[in-house]
Amino acid sequence: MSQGNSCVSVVGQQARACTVREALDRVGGKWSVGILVAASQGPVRFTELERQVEGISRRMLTLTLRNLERDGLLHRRVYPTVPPKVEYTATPMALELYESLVTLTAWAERHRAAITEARAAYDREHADWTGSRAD
Amino acid sequence: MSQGNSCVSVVGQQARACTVREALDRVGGKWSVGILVAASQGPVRFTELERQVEGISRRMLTLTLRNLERDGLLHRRVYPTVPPKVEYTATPMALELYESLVTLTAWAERHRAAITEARAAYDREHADWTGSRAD
DNA sequence: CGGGATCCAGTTGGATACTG
DNA sequence: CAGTATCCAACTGGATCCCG
Repeated sequence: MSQGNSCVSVVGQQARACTVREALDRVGGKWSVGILVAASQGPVRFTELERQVEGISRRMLTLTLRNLERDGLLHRRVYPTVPPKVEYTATPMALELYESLVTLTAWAERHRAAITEARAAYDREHADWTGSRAD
Repeated sequence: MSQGNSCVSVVGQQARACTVREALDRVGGKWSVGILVAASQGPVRFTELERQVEGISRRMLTLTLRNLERDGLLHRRVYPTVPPKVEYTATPMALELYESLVTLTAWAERHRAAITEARAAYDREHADWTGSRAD
């Protein structure tokens, strides 16, 4: 969510990293993907999102929605009824982004086990024994 | 960097979002990608990283390295010399991840202009005029 | 119903000093 | 050289109240 991207004045290989960050800064947020996924299925209302994206607070939902809207990933449609009705829809650009994420999803699935094991191994090794052996 | 991933007990479409998050949680950090990119070129030392990943602090470099190592994305090799020498190398899994990120990079490049414009438009519209027109 | 405003706790992350 | 430890500022995010 932080927009302070210092991709300027970066040279060489790190320039690649910056471009990646541009994308990550938009979906890196804890809730962005969840919202995007929900909105990709079709227009979705505020309260629906609140239910579908489990664990999100009202505040974060609003904030994330605003950011996604600002970046042109969501379109917000307000029906001037009472009580009010607001629908969020994923833009074509967002759908493309979603498609791009499947590669990442595939990677995560492919290596899920390996990562879990790597962590276990690391934690085993670095078990932080302050007691180094009491004879 | 936060490991508190609540991918459990989530149903339906949101399960997809969770898998994506698994991947994002590993590269979502502000510095992960920068380090990964640098390490993908071959073994790289601590101080080299500190220079190549511009703007990173010593603390964050250490922390991010530890996380990447723990997830099995980096291999850490220590040479018992004096002064000490430590080399970080991207694992095959990390290289695959890097490959997966190019899709995202492509997306970012493709829509960079559109996003910038979307933001400008949004900011223009929500310029927070408390003064609604003084005719 | 769909949010905005506010308050506050927890976390992130930079700067710096110290160590083997 | 390659970290670790500490302090502190900024940001994140939940809870709550209010409003159209």
